[in-house]
Amino acid sequence: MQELDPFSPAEAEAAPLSALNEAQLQAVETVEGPVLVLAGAGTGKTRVLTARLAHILGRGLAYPSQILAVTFTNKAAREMRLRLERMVGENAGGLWLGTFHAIGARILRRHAELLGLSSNFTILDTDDQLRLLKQLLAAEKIDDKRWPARALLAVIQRWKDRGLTPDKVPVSDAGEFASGRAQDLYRQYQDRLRTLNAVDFGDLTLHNLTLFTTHADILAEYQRRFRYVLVDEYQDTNLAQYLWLRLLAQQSRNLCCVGDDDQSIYSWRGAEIGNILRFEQDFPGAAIIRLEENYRSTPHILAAASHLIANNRDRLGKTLWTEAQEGEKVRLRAVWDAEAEARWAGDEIEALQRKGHRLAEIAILVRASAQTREFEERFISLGLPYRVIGGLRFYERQEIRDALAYLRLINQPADDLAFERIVNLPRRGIGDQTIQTVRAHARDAEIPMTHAAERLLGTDEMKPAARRALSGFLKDLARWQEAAHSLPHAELAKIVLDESGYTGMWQADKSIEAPGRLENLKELVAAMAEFENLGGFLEHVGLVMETATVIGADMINIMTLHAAKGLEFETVFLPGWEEGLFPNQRSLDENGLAALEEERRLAYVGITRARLRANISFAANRQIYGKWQSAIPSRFIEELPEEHIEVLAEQGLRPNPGFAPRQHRLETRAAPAPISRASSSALYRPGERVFHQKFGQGTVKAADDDRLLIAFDQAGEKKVMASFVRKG
DNA sequence: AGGACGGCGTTTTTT
DNA sequence: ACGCCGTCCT
Repeated sequence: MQELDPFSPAEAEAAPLSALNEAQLQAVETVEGPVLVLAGAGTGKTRVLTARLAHILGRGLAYPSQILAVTFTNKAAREMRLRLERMVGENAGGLWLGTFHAIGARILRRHAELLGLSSNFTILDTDDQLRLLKQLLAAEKIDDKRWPARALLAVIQRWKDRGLTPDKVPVSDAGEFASGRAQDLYRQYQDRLRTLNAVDFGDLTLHNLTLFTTHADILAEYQRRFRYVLVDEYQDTNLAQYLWLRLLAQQSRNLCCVGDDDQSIYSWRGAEIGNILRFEQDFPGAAIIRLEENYRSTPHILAAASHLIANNRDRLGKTLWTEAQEGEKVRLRAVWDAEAEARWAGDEIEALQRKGHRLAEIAILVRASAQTREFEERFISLGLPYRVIGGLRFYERQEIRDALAYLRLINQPADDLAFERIVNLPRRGIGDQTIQTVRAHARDAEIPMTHAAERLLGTDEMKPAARRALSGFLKDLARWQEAAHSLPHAELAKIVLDESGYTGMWQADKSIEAPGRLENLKELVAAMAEFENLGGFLEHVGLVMETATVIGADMINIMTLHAAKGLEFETVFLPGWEEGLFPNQRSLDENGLAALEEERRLAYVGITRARLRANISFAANRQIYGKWQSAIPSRFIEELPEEHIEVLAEQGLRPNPGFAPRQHRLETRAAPAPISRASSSALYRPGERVFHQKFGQGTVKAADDDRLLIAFDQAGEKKVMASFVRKG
């Protein structure tokens, strides 16, 4: 993802230590022993992190190569390196700074052979993982309708997140999938990965753990090397990463973790908020430093966020404060439905635009990506430029993955997943029969499919036509592999795509997407030039899954709350604060109170993205999976502090009885008009039978004064005015 | 080998 | 409501 944040702290750059506040200074200077820096939203975390690194280097406490700094995202790593270089110049060179996965891969490549891999191993993505698991399920004759590969992958990933290799899976966990076959499938999966000379994301940490626990000398080497270990976003670490950090820092004890328990929103990906909550117990004698002065938001915004998050039980607790001007209250708006919600946002944004505000300083932060559509439609009709952040990433596109499969196969001939992907793409007469024969032989002989295919050519296993086709492909492949030694890799890629007929396939394609795909392929080749060699490029692709979005354009930003973490905007819209959607019902069903607290943290993240203006809204009716439902306001709305909230009235909105109970409570706090006028004059009530001239008989689903939502027996659901229907 | 059709799942997705 | 995927049919 690109820099969205125009205020992105260039101003703090070569800041001397004197420019830091007291807590920040303490976080920078407490370099010996375990330290937990609880960095609230907008409290200058990155600045502290870089200042701390600069401090360690400046005082000569360690060489760059003796420092390990780990982040979660490439973006964070990049930003930290950039700012560090601005502070200490080239001196930052040898620093081990990168994502957990990148550092894990780096260590793993140095010792690959100890784990049964060779150092050019492939890093698989989810797509590859699923294909592999599907093959295993098929081989085991497990019905993948009943036991989907996705579910198995989730089970395996959870184990990996907890640092569990197949032999360590506890008995209590074993029954998880297909009557207790998950553990065995996990073992098979790991074996297959090894044969493919491949690892998945989880392995990057898991293999490190295995390496360290089985080779004391190697662990000792890294323990000696890393005198200072620094971790960003500690609240997002999983158990395996925690164990990894603990091993690495055991010797020096100089482990500094920076994070915010109130912004832990990735438990569903294995993040353990417990890691940060337990820090003091895990690392006795740890210094806990709280960064509480906020440099981003107004007091009203901070008060709203703080009041809300105070409802969480599992938190370490901190109170954000600011010296900033009071500013505007957080605004709360009730609307009829998602369309009205988008209309409101559109109107507000146009008003801001007229006052000269930049659109890039405005964000719509939704709970679920399905919510974006309504806003997109509205902005299109208003002619407001916008961008949706997230969604399909460059390296996930079909044509890119196909092209990469060619390159992977050239780089690493044991990559059967790549082989299977492109062996008959474009079509070259190598059908399912042939592929199955090759696969079967590869399994039996425990050799890669390319080798198996090679061998089969000398037999009568295949029909002449298939043999000819396969032989042709293998000759091409061998030629490309040869060329890889002499040609620059970008040039190689171009040649491979042309000679394989892959480019031609899309040129011949008449569909509307084809030109875009060709464009993407060109972009891919161009991107390769920036890397030293093919291996380096593939490593990047494997580890950097982010989108390179255009910077600079003045557009409204639409994204999920998750995607908004770490960003900030002048004005933020937070739509869809309704029970079921936010907090999300599914999440609650699965994880109860823990999930509710995580949803609340998500709300906290949302509010704290705003510098000057936060606009919260909820709709009385919303379509869920194509069905209209009446909604009640989110419980989070009641958790907002009345004195910092301005409740806006929606002209003519009458909530239906569905949300009456909560309206009342809202009313006792702050709500005026739209809500309190509620019960007086509803002509029709949900459940009532009505007749419409054009649509016929129907049942009222929701009523807002004279606006009705009716499920007609014949015509389906329509929104109509009460004056057009009569009782009956 | 490509299109039509039915069934399913549809919160979030840093690497 | 809608899109994706797998299967089946031509």
